[in-house]
Amino acid sequence: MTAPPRKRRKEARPSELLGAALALFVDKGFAATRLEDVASRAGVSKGTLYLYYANKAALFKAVVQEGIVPVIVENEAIAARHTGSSFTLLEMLLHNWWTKIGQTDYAGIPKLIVAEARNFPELAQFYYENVISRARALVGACLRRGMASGEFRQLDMETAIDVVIAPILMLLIWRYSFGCCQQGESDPERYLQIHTELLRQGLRQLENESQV
Amino acid sequence: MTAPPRKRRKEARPSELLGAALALFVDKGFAATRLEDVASRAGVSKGTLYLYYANKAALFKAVVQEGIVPVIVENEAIAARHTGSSFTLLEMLLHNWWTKIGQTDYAGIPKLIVAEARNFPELAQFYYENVISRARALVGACLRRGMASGEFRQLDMETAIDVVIAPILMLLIWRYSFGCCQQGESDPERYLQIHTELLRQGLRQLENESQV
DNA sequence: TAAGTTAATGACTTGTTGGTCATTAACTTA
DNA sequence: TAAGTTAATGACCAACAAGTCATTAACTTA
Repeated sequence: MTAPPRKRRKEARPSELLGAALALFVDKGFAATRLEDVASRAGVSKGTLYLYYANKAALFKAVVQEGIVPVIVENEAIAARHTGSSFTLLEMLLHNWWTKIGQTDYAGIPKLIVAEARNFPELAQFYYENVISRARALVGACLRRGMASGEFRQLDMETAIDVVIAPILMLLIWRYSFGCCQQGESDPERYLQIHTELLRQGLRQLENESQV
Repeated sequence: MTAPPRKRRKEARPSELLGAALALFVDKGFAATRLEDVASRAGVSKGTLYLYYANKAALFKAVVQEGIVPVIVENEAIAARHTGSSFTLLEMLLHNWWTKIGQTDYAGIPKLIVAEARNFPELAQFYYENVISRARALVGACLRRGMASGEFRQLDMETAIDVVIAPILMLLIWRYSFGCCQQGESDPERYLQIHTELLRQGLRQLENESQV
């Protein structure tokens, strides 16, 4: 038995470790993911992982920071430079989110964080500040814009944000919990299309409606 | 140091253990709940717990069996003897669910099961068969009844069931994850009222609508 | 009240995992 | 090629928790 050769690849380790961590976090959750498994999936030993990330929480934060926060930043840029219909902006934000998060392994993070928020308040806090609050602010700004221009009807802002976000969140949560056990695999694309269509109808300012 | 007196209370143990288990499961989740804590909260030692429940999974199943399944059974009875508007029936089912589950500690179980379904497929299976599938069948029967009588419009059944159930589920999931961290405590009663009102509008068969 | 039954205990075993660190070896440079 | 640097390793430690079982003591019955 001769030990396999060690390769020194300082540059490549972080992204390989983050990729392995994402896959396992999404599959098993935060608490149930073993760092030794993350390391071996990335082709290194456990000790090496600790060379790059101080502890499990730091590893998770790095996954979010590298994978999800950039999409928020992109969306903030899209919103900042957008001119035209507010509903179109909403569609663009949703589309970008779906492409970069919903169609990748990152789609499993929302369920993870909802599942473990209570047991790891530090991570919940981090995610809330860096993802949730910024996403809500983004949707809120879009809705406020549409309400100001008369494109959308006047609604309680927090409730309206919930109405926009909740179905998407629920879709991801379900997919990563009972999704596999359930036989009737509903098409997420179609679900989203229906959701968008409902929003188009529901948000629109009707001609005969009084402005509150 | 004299040991506290042992009391022999065979009859009272199960319900006390289930109460303690519910409180801790809802607070910490399934995996993170320690059986020693359940026992001590119920005022007994860990060994005693194992006298009444074979293992952690059996304890959880008993919590669901004793606390949630009876509400499903009640609702099945309500539906069976109901005459009159299908929407009223839907309201009655929702109201009973809210009173017996939503306003009690059992409200935390849906989040727990969604959070841990993948790591404990045996529990997920149990919950799916005994709660989810029966609840969906109940809502489905109610909707089918309303569609048959012309009270509700014709909708894809699985989607319609989702539309009815998802917002309630989301409300409970959020309350038991980020609920505490979030400042703006939205009133769940008002949320449910809005939900019900949306359903009343959304499900209604309009006069000029074509029957598919 | 003595013997029998069984509810209750808690120390113990077993297995797991986050995190550490002394050692090794790949690579660099003089 | 010899000495120095540092990426990488994996044995190890400490903490924790599920589940077991020999022992204890509360209660019952003859």
